[in-house]
Amino acid sequence: MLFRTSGPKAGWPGNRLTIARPYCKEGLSGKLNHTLEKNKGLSAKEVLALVKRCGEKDPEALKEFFRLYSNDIYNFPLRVFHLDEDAASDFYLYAFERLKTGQRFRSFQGKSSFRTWFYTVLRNMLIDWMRTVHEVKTVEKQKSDDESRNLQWIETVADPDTEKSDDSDFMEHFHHILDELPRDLSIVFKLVFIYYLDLGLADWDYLLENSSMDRGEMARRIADQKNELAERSTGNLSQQDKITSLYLSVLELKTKRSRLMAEMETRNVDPGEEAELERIDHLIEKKQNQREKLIQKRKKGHFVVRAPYRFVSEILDIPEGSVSVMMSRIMDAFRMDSEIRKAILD
DNA sequence: ATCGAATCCGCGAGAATCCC
DNA sequence: GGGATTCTCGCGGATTCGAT
Repeated sequence: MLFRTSGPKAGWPGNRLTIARPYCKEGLSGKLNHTLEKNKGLSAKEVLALVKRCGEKDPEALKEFFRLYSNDIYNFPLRVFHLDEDAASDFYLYAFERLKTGQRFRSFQGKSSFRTWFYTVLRNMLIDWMRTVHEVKTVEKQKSDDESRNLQWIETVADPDTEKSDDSDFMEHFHHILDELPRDLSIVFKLVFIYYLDLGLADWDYLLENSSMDRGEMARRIADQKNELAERSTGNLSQQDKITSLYLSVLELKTKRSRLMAEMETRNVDPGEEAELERIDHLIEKKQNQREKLIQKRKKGHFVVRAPYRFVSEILDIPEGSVSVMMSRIMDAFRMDSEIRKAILD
């Protein structure tokens, strides 16, 4: 333990954090949702303004931020990764030190919901913290042993896709390509990825002109679809949690293993200890395999939520096969673009 | 509780066919 | 001839069930 404090005490805000996401029933990863309460009385704009001021290191804003969210920071490792209260206290102080510099806040642009962003920041900070703690305890020793390659591997792929650096240039280029496509193709693409992309006024005009649905029915269908996709996205986030959680378990097991090895070096080996070592190795392998499977799934894009072609075909009154063909034409158009191709290959 | 095998079913890709 | 539509097939997710 790095520090000793004793959990969220009286005087800490009892409020829980939930920033409203219009069509998110369960909230982030379910588990987190239970700890979070709607908006804490702030609108999305007010949250954005507060975060912006925190990014400028405004002491009053930082004070207000911690007044609102310190309980959530403390609860995060408890509820999401089932760590104990000591760990939660240590993590809280670690997170506090890092957040108060204001730098982290600058990555929030208000494009995603605050919850999504905050959750990602907390998760990555938790990983950083775990690494720091574990490195101090064990890694130096472990890096010199036979398994160092394995450990380095798992460290480098902890969470490669989260909290990406600024990709706004790429997104701008991507939207440019999308806008240059014929309207029917760009609409199909936007409908398939309706969870991530917004329909513009011109898109709505096109849809209403080309569909037998009236505005109300279409809006309802799209909202329903978004609801469904939001649920899927929530499921994906818990898969994402699982990747992190498995990573943390492996670190924990490696710590345990090296401690046991060190003990065994100092005295006669108990046969029970040999068996324990074997059990730990087996667990580590199992968890790494599980994690690798999930990472492969993520790489294949299974964590991206797409609307089924049936939805698009119903909206546009065209056969599903046509949606499929149009999507492949769109993908070809994207593949033809050197900048996008480069991003895909990276 | 966890895992793996078997089965079912929905979905999308792409080939085949149709239509303008 | 080229785009639209239909059809088929394979993949992968979901579910069930038995073994451990």
